[in-house]
Amino acid sequence: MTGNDPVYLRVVEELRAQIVDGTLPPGAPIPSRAQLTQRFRVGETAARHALRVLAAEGLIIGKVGSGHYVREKSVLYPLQRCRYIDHDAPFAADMQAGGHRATWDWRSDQTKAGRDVARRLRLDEGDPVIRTRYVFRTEGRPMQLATSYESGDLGRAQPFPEEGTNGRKSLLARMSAAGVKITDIRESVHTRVPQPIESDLLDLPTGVHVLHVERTHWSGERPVETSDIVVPGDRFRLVYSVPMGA
Amino acid sequence: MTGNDPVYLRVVEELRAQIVDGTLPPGAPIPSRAQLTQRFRVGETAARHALRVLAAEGLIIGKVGSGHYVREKSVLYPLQRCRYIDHDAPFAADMQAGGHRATWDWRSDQTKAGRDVARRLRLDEGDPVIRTRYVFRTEGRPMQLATSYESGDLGRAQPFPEEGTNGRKSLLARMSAAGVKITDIRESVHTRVPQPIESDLLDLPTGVHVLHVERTHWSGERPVETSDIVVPGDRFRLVYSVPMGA
DNA sequence: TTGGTAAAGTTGGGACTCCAAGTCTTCGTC
DNA sequence: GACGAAGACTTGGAGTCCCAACTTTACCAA
Repeated sequence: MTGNDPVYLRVVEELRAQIVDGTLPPGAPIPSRAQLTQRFRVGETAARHALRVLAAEGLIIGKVGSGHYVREKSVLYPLQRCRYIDHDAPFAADMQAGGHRATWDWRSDQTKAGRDVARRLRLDEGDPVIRTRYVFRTEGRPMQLATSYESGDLGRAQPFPEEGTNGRKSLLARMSAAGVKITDIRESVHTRVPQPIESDLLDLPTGVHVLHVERTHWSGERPVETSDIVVPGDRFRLVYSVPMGA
Repeated sequence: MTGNDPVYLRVVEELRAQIVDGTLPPGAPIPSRAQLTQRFRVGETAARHALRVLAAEGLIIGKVGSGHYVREKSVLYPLQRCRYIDHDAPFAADMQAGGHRATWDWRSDQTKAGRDVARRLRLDEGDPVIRTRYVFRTEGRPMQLATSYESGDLGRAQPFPEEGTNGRKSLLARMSAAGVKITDIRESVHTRVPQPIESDLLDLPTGVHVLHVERTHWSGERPVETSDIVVPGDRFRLVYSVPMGA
């Protein structure tokens, strides 16, 4: 059982163990391809494959011309760099960067609802919707992509107004101005491989997945806005906090 | 810019486009290595690498001896196969499989709090905690791993009792029996590469990440239970739904 | 028609090799 | 001492071959 599994796994497992237990601390150089072939008595293919697997796992990072290095912990787990929820007002605050400079960019346009958006907003395919695409940056680095859809009949024409830095507050303001009261927010979270555009915009290294949040604001039985929020899976934690009201 | 990027990317991009636009529908066979080398005039390495990338992205699946096939949509997005939250009682119900047979297995023991658990339960490292490890299965397939920690001083000795199939209900029962009222639940969600044990227990194909949920039950200002919940990232959606109480 | 076998095709692991582009270090020159 | 070029080393892309294990298909015999 242990004797006949692939040889590259032996290399992966030994290196991984050393990284996890701290023998190889963050920043430490990993033996090069040439060194691995000697040390483990394997071919270059196996050594190379082992390094690729560890890189895909996010444990090491390869610098061409220099070598592979153990990834810094801070990159792996920058805990709560961005809180998703505010304790006092659950689900009320949008993403806020924890103490870092943050900027939003967005662009609104009108388009037709696709199948997915139509389902989520209870519209028919092809109905007009207002689409707003956001890019959220902290320290200049893109950190979050969001695309928001509102059904086109909700009486709102002006481009994004007041409260420029907070998409949600301005949404709530517009909604209440239109007489719509948000009663309920539903989110669905899953993880997947980034699409090429996303890994481009978010500047993702290979092997990093994204968290995809589908958030829908409801007014009674009617969905009024839905958005797709995409963040790098290794740099973010979504934090939910909900009081258990009796 | 487009002329000198890796040739394997050409293969990846063409196949990915055909999969996304439906030219290659779910279940359709992907050209084999040999065919790809001919069609794209590339070496075996490039063809093989392209297939590996697409497999890692979850778009295709390789069957040894047979070929690569476009993955079924249902496998990619089995939407709400498992709801995480019940609409009537937000954060009250634990995972419920949507109409599928589901079983829990668990084992409790007493251990010492590690650094992470100590921080989350506001204990000191080394303090006694009760650890319960769960494996959740639907249709026989393991679908969720959970490890729950309660501080050891919460007056509970008997092995798991009543309400066997629902870890959370039994927790609440025990808690209320001990006079502890849960006021608040906080969760933190991120995604990462599965640890070897996890990919083993959850039977994960390579390239699939996991969603890691850290859930803590609070009683006022005091955390009383914390758990790590690990689910396959490609088969699950966590669904949160919270009414916006005035 | 059915059963079984053989051949052809496919994946996944592995070994070598070559090369371009980048980094690091060393050493000699100014 | 400062500077710069050369050489050694490293990664990542790419090609070729080989092999074991497995699936699919085709064909032949009962």
